[in-house]
Amino acid sequence: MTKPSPAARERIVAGAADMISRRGLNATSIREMAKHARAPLGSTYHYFPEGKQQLATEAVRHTGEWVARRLRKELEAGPVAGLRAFLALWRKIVVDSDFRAGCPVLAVSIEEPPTGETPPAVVAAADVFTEWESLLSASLREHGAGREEAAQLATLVVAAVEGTVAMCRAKRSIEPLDRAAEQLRALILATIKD
Amino acid sequence: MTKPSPAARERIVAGAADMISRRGLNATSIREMAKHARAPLGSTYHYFPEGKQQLATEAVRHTGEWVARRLRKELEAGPVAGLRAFLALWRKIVVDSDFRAGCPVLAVSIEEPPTGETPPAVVAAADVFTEWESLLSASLREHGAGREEAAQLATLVVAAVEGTVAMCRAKRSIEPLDRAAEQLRALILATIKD
DNA sequence: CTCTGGCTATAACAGCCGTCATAGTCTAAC
DNA sequence: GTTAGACTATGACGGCTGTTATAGCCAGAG
Repeated sequence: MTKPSPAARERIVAGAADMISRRGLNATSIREMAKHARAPLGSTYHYFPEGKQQLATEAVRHTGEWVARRLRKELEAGPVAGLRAFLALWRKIVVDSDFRAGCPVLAVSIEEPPTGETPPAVVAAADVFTEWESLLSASLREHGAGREEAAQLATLVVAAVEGTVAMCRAKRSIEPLDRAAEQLRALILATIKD
Repeated sequence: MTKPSPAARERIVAGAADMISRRGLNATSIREMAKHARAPLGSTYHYFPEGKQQLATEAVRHTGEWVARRLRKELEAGPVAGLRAFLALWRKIVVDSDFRAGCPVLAVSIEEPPTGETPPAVVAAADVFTEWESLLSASLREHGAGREEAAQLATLVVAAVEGTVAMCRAKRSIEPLDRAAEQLRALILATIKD
């Protein structure tokens, strides 16, 4: 092996996730992803032989796991702390990028493929959403929420965050996220029983 | 004039909104929009001399007003009825398209332009979100909700719907929307005072 | 009838797209 | 010191992109 650089591969994935979160999947070219990661175009097809779809899939999973790790850790202190961390995480992304970046998982979800089948990247996006919901839902149940109640609330939290992030980008303001946050916090407090 | 067709222009706008809601803005070419509306490419630049940005802007506004009209009408029966109609509207779009269509306003919101300035289509998207929120918020206040409370809840509803629609598309399931709907309904009932 | 002007048809432009193929480089193991 | 194989460099392919220009049509106004 040339370099001990499995770092190159990961750099490409992380860069792809960032670019997709800003411009969407279809508007992000492989050439730009490569350049953004300071990797040659050839390397892209070396690491990801299945091309753009594979790269997108891995970018989605990369983001999904990164968020899930953070969420898992913060949820140890309870659902309210978990929610706060979840909100803070996205708030930072939106604000630090000057309202230019969002969630790559959402971006991939809303770009229909020409084909009739569900592309792997969209399947990965669905899995990521489900995992985030599961983490929140489990924590809510541990704190006294009913099964159905917990599932509904978890879905609402994920959906509301994804939605507000997009609204914040359109409005060039963090207000939507902060407003929804208030309601979500109150709702969780009213749902858990301790 | 050749035809008494001011219909052509509107057909292009409506078609553009539909295509953008499925594939995103950047992945939808002007040629495809024209073909989808059975209009010649030349007509596109005749009706929309400022090109793709103008077409996207009008598509966003078209969708925004269409939804706002429906919302305004149903809100006459109160916030709960308004919410139900809002949810039903998006539910129909998602289900009827077999999870392939979503919201063009969201799609436009999350595709950053290369330039430093906010493109007109994104500004239009922000305005649309604000209008939907205003309608909901006003109705909530008419039914006893406080100013801040109403604004927060209105933002949460819009964000949650936009988010769930995307989640439904990724998962190829209507469940996320229906789950969030339950929570939103309960939340509104608990907030209004009559 | 002529003529005007909204609309269409067609072609061209420069440039980027995803993908592939090839030849080359350079390190680590033998 | 040789060799294998992971990585890079380069260039090409057909096709699609947004946009513009130009010439043509064809209904209604005068």
